[in-house]
Amino acid sequence: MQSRTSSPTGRPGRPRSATADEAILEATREALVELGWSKLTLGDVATRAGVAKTTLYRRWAGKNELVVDAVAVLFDELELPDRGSLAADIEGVVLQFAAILDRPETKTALMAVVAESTRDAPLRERIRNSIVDRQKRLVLEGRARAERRGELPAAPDPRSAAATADLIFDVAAGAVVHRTLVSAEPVDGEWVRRFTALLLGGLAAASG
Amino acid sequence: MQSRTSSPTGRPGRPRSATADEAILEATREALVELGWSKLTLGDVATRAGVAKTTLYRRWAGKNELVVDAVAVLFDELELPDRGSLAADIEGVVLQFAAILDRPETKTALMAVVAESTRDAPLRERIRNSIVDRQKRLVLEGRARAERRGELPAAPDPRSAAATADLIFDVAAGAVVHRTLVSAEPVDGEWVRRFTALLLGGLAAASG
Amino acid sequence: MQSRTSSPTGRPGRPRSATADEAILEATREALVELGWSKLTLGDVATRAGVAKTTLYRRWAGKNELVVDAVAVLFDELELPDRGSLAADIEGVVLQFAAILDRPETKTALMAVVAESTRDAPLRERIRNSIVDRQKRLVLEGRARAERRGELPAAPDPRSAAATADLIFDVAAGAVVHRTLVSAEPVDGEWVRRFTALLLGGLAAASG
Amino acid sequence: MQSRTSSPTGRPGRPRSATADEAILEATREALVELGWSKLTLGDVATRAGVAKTTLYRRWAGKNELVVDAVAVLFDELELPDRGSLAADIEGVVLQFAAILDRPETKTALMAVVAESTRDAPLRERIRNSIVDRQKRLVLEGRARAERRGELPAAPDPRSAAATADLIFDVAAGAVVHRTLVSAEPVDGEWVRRFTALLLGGLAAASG
DNA sequence: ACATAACCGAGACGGTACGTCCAGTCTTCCC
DNA sequence: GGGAAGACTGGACGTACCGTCTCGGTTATGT
Repeated sequence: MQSRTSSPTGRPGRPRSATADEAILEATREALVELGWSKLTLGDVATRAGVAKTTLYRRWAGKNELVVDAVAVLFDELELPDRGSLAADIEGVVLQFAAILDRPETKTALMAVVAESTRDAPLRERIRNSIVDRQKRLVLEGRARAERRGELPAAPDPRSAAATADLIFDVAAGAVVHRTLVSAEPVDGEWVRRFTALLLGGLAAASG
Repeated sequence: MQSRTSSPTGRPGRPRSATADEAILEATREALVELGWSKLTLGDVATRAGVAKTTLYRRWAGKNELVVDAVAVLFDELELPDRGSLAADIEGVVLQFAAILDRPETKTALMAVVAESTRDAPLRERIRNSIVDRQKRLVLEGRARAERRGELPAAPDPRSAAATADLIFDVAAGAVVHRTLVSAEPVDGEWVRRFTALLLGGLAAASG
Repeated sequence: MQSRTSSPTGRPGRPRSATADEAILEATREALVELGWSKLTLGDVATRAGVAKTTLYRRWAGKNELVVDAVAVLFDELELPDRGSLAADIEGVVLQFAAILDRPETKTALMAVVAESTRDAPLRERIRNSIVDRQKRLVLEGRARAERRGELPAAPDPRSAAATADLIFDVAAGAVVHRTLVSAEPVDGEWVRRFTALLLGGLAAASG
Repeated sequence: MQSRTSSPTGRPGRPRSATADEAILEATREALVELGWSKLTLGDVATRAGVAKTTLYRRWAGKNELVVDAVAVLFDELELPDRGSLAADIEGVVLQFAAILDRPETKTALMAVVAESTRDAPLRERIRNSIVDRQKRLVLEGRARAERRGELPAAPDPRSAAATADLIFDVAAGAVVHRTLVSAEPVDGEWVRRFTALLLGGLAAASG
């Protein structure tokens, strides 16, 4: 005699359009390329996506959240192919990261949302979840692979290993971002070699 | 009966108020602390400074330029006191830099203007002149002092020395910025010691 | 082999909920009292009535039609009890009309739908059928009763009688509406006596 | 040594555009004719007037106030030319009033603002000041002229005279409005003759 | 019994206007 | 000519409703 609420979704009413989300994110990236962060307007994004402004506001709280989601997916391209040595692996992933950061849609947007996030804790959390933490895995994978190869000794204790991973992540990501956006110089092969040498030398010295 | 143009500038008419500039910049910093970058409006700054909006636009092209000038002066606090060793010097300056970056007015403004500068070359130049290059001298000074102390060998050739200085600068500034704004973790004594060890180890390995 | 249309309505499928109609009209009157015409929204009416917006639009074309129906029923209260003389009959019905017009739901709605009806012929027709013509019968009844009493001579010709009835109707209804809504003065006993005297005096003079 | 604030206007700053007001009111009347009250939007009016929306909101609180001002001027056309007799004077002014009320911009707007005014006391006051009371003078002038001609006896006491004037005003204005907008019948010569006869007969009977 | 068809609630949809805010400019009078 | 005041055009904001639609699901009739 139970009440029949056997709907698969549970929620009544018209379901949200499945295609709209991706259309909006794609339109956002397109608008970022053309207009940059500060001239991007949600009305324009809605028009490009063929969607009403209300639909957009129903799904995202504002420009910041929308842009984080639109850009986040680009960073998922990052991989860590095995290039035979720790140095080569690092150089490869740093170059990949620099290439993503050099795209106009990320270049203009990433710093802007980080700037906003200094006064907006939920946004900071969203950035961390959507972008930052997803890439930290690369550091951990690289370390694990280097240990398997015997290039690095096994981590002495987990706590110290985590702190080192965080440090490497801040150094590597920070250096590439600073070089690209602040110094406005290219992250080319030579720079990457120099940076990698510095980083590996430092790691060896620190653990030796 | 001719008009005496004894004004020091030679320009006719009332000279610009000397005090207004500093009042505006101070009002800008105050507004940055209270409102953050994105909610700061020029009208509000003008009101706080007791100045007409016209005056403000006569002296700065827009929000970006104004904020760069308002924040730049804060970075002039950076010094490089002699602490006896290269490591101590680095730790000291990194901590100073982190302290400046932790202030609400810089935290909210710096990434924002950098973000804007990705699409605005004159702004990028202004940031470089007002903020970035003033820090870079610290790297050069530190290197020179370390050479005098014998901690580092003399630069083999100028070109390579400049590239290394740039690299160190991007790594150090980038790491601190990333740690502070993206990872949102404190730049405390331990982190600075770890970072300095990494950096010096890397430098030694690279030059050895 | 013909289809049996033994249903009372003839239409197959689930019949419309009988209770919904009255719930909606009651909710409309309630919303009119609270919000007035211009802030009344159909979504709000639907919510108050515990009904989906779809249901509402299935039965009424829009706000205007709904409000006409909601208010029309209030005018059915108007009666013409025999008070012994034409003057007393007129005074009675004018007071009744004024009382209905003083209710907040009619006050805010009636002029609004009349305003809309100036650009919407079907709405004008609906108002006439639902509201206006129901009042006009009172004029005709009053005249007939006065003739039976001998207070007025029999109508000389039907065409003239109809024109006079229309005139009386416009004068009486118009005066009460104008007094109530435009002059915003009360239609009290004294005003009604003065008005009735004017009207009856005019009628006597015109027919004499 | 007094502060010199010898500006003629007294207020500092750029003065309001003198031409904008009339352009906006004219655009409002034009839009009323084309769109009617309910489809008239302030954005559209601003565009027609060649003015920014903010300018419009700076000067009027909303649609209601704007429309009252736009329409009020039309009623100032009403005059009371001397046609030789009280009856002729009344017929003349009633026809004028009906003609104004038949214009699309008044027809659609007047009832709408009256409807709104039922829930908005300041608006009611504005209507009274801008439109209603300005026309009440016609009743008083007509009475005075009729007294000079000897058609009506001098008012016995001022209080009663004022009440009679109010009554006449409500009856006349109300009847014309009702005939035009509710009954939707033309106010033609015959109707006006009948109405005037009724009114004058009633007045004579009441004062006799 | 079971299909058919109109009903129902909920709520997302594209669209339009709202009234506000700010940018950057212009116009006035004053110093 | 600089400066304070404030009105100006223009454009985006985020919200509220409109009237439509698309779901899952209900309730009648008709075979």
